[in-house]
Amino acid sequence: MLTDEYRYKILKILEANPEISQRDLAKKLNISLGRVNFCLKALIEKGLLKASNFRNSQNKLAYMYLLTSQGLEEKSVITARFLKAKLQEYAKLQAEIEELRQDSHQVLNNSFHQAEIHAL
Amino acid sequence: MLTDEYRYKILKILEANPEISQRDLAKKLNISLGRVNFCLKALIEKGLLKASNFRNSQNKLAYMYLLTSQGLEEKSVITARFLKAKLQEYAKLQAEIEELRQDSHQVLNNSFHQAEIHAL
DNA sequence: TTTTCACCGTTCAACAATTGAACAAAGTTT
DNA sequence: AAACTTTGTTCAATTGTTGAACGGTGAAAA
Repeated sequence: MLTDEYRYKILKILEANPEISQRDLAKKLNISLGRVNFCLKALIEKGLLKASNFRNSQNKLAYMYLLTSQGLEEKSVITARFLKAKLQEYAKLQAEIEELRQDSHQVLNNSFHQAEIHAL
Repeated sequence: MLTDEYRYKILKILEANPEISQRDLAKKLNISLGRVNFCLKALIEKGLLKASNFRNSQNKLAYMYLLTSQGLEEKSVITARFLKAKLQEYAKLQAEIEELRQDSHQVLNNSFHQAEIHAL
């Protein structure tokens, strides 16, 4: 599955470092090689990336994943959309944490209550 | 899979409302019936919950999922652990959002830059 | 009484997502 | 020439999840 999270992360990494291998990309993203391969193909398919050959420092043939102009445009759209989602997540998390805080206080109060009862 | 998230949520809901059905619990948690069933069995297996029969308002036989004393103890442990994880998530999200903000600014700067070039 | 209906927990075949070992290709090293 | 390294690709296997279907049980309707 190719989510905005990986669209964003992959385009960002490749923009800064187009000659990264799929294996290193997988490590950086903490996902499997197979999934990286799937995501890259999808991004190429959609015209956001282009794979081209180049000679690396050891004069070895390797791929280079370059953002197309459409890729650059889309990256900003995806980034904005992803940021919006993250902000919503953030607000939700704030509420959840507040709720959890109240729950753990309640637990403490319960313990206290039981201690009181126990003391009778 | 039974994660802390669902351990916490299920124990919390059942403590307040032990006579809820697995279907309603599934709706409340936005997960499937099968998964709820799996989670409940796991919690019962671990001794945190106990299923007992009771007669509901329509005098119909139904289950009641009660927290055992071990379940009450564990709930506070799980809540604390889950809260801690949420706080970490929160901090990470803050950093991510900051990074995203910078990225989208960079994009704006790039657009501006290109606009400048275009104007030449 | 018998039938129908509604709701319960349980099961499990089917689906979806992900993994990573295995492979072929290409260049380098021994 | 053979062995080794690093690349992208493939796909069988694993994992996680779903929800339709089933049998059980009591209430309501026929």
